[in-house]
Amino acid sequence: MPELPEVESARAVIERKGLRRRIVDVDDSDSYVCRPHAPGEIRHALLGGVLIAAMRRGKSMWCQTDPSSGDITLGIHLGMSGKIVIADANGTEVDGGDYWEGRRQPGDYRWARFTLTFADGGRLMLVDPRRLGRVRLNPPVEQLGPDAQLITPAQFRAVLAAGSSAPVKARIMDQRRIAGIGNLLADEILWRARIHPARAVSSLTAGEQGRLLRATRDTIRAALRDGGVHTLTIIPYRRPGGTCPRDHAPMRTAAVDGRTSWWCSAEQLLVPGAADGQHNVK
DNA sequence: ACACGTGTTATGCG
DNA sequence: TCGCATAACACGTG
Repeated sequence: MPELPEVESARAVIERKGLRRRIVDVDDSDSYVCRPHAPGEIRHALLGGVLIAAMRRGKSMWCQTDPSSGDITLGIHLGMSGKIVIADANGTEVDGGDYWEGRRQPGDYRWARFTLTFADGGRLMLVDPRRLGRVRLNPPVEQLGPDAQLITPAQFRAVLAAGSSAPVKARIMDQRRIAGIGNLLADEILWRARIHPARAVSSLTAGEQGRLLRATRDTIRAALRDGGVHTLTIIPYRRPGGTCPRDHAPMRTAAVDGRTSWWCSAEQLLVPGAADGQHNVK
């Protein structure tokens, strides 16, 4: 489910199948997903218009509308379980992106929380069982940090600016500082960089910072190429009894930044040089 | 039955 | 005001 690679896939769905089509109906009646708008507000803003571009920064997407709609953007966030789906007039699912999504079958729209209907009867839907996704007008995307896929070395150094005792995992998941990294990407990035998730940002050496940037880039590139975060190397080993696919040491787990975290007990040490045995065995 | 969770945000504290 | 930790949000899944 959605981290940067999945959101990019969803953005591409909109770009392929959702642009330049006249919007003749809008279902924005789910007031939780469409908060803080009142039901009908988004509908009123979009009715009769068309989407002309689909943009993304981190895990946030937004669509530009034609100028006659008044420079409005339609923001979509997938939350924990959201997915963008395009159906044709018959209800057949035409495009839902190319990443793994669990058991939901194409054509199952039971959890459609927001729908645009186009003039030809086709539909663009946000399908989201848990309803933690969001749809809103003019989202404040400028509050996000640079996109994790495009971040420059100088920008990445700023993300790791000294003087913080925060865990490095919390820092790279802070969307205001760098946008797009979620729990699974973070675990894979830190595993590739051989850095313990709870290490304080201020304790990282220059060498570790360099490894972190490289791992961030390599991880995101691989996930985009291979079909989402579920294709990452360590995913099958994030389980009780899992062993590190590099050195076969036991994988360790604990909550870091309030999120379930997994790391290699031999290569990712909290205290340099010390064995990890006393820490965080769940 | 009940705990868990791949995301965000309000709230409280120093 | 800032950084950080925690709970809450909604609901399907194991």
